[in-house]
Amino acid sequence: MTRSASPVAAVKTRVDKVTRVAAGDVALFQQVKDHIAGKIQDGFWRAGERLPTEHELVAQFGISRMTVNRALRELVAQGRIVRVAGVGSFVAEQKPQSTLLQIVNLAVEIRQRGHDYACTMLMVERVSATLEVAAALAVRTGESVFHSVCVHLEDGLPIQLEDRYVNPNVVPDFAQQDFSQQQPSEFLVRTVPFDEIEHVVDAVLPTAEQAVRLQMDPAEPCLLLTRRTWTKGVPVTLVRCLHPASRYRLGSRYSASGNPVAT
Amino acid sequence: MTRSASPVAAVKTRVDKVTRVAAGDVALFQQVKDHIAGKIQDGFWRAGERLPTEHELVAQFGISRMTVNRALRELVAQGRIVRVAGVGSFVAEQKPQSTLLQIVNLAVEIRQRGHDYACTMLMVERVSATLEVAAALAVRTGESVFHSVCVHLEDGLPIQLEDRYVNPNVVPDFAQQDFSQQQPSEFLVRTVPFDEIEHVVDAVLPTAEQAVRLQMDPAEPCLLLTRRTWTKGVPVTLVRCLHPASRYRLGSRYSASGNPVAT
DNA sequence: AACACCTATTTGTATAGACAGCAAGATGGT
DNA sequence: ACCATCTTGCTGTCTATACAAATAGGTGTT
Repeated sequence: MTRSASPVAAVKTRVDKVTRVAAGDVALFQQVKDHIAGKIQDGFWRAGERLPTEHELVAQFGISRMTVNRALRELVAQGRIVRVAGVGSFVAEQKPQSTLLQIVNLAVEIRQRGHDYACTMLMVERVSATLEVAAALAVRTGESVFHSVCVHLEDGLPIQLEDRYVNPNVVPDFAQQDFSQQQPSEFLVRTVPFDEIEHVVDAVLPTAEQAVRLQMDPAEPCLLLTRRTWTKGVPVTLVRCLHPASRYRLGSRYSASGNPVAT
Repeated sequence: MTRSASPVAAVKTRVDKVTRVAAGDVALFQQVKDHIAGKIQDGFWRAGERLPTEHELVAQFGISRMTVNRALRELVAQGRIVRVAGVGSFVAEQKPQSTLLQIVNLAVEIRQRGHDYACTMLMVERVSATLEVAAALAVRTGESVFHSVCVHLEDGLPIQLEDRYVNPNVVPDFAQQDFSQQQPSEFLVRTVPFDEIEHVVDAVLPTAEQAVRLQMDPAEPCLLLTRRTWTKGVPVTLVRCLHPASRYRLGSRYSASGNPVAT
């Protein structure tokens, strides 16, 4: 919660017509959007929590209801809030799960298939950042960062080797978590919801060590999914997910007349 | 152009208030959206072509400008039209490139990198559909379908082996095209713009034949991107794109506060 | 011919007011 | 207790109107 001033400071003269006084010349509805999105991103309003009603926002900002309505409607379109007629507006559960992959939460996906899910943590440690990691997390080379490795299993068979680096400046208590109850990714999404995400998909052969950990033939190819996330422009985490291709594939489906469709 | 009746038939009583007469109880702005999106999808309005102005739509449908404006604004958000203040509204160039991959057009991507692009057609033929192809294209097994194979080269080096099947019921003149001027995917996007797309990404090892055509080490893994597209629910094409992993990777970037960002 | 100015058209934003529809709680009768 | 009904609060949609800003084309002056 850095800036908390009203998004619509000195925006109207309120006597002689409307004459929006340049506030950097950003549209009113956009200012309202930014204000609300900011408070959600800050954690000022948590997932599921109730937002002010349109009427309250109208009173608070001194603008018309249609303008507030448009701001809220576009936040719905972005998936950041949920509205229920006759009830109110609420912060959406964290779901900016990337546009591409509706995965992110392996556990849920596997259980939806009716299979058994388990996760084995192999290590949680602090290491000094290599050049590559430092670049990805925007820290100095050699600075200490968190590093975790775990294996995700579907019906006892490994389907993902997760190798993760976390920016300690953003998530200082990463290592103190109890990862027997909650996976690293779940913890991170809950703690620092990201607002930007990047995926890169590669095909690779596993190293001997990786093949052992994934209980797979080292000659068999793997999908390597590298993901980076940011919150407010600051890198949060760099994670490399290695999947045996015979046990996993990525998919996405898109329909122009609406929203992405689950497959 | 099947249905062409006004989307707002008998929608107002126009004397006693507004009282929208149930038109299946679909919101007015939604009916306008559907109407316009339908004409674009039909090909009634082509890419780049100019749409009626808000004023004309207001007159045509007998509804208020704000309602028309909302419909058009949401079509912009969906990427189906482009609007320029002071000029007009235009059908967007085909770009529903999937939510995931902003690729689809390899040629453009390669040239943007400042590299040389080329495409070698290896075959265009009619074959009888195997079980898998028939299922994907929703035709009977054994029915004749189009099949094309080509290699895409970046600076002379193969980076994609494209193996494509096309539904002849949707694109009967596929084989008559001059693919020296225009790639199959370009032709298809121009001819039958799809409204639904599915991607599946796999990691595989190439067959000996594929390795030869891609001029690569057969022990090196490949990304296999399988894409299916539909128009109005009818399958258009099934295409398998095989990429040497050392020369190609998939990427996507997403920002919550706006639109997907090119990388 | 070059330039500055004006004007039409078109989109973008904002407002006030209205009504419908939904949901939940309060009220009242049996 | 139980049920139906009324009331209230909230979101969803639509309208009529207004002004701003961008653009393209025309006009007139130099």
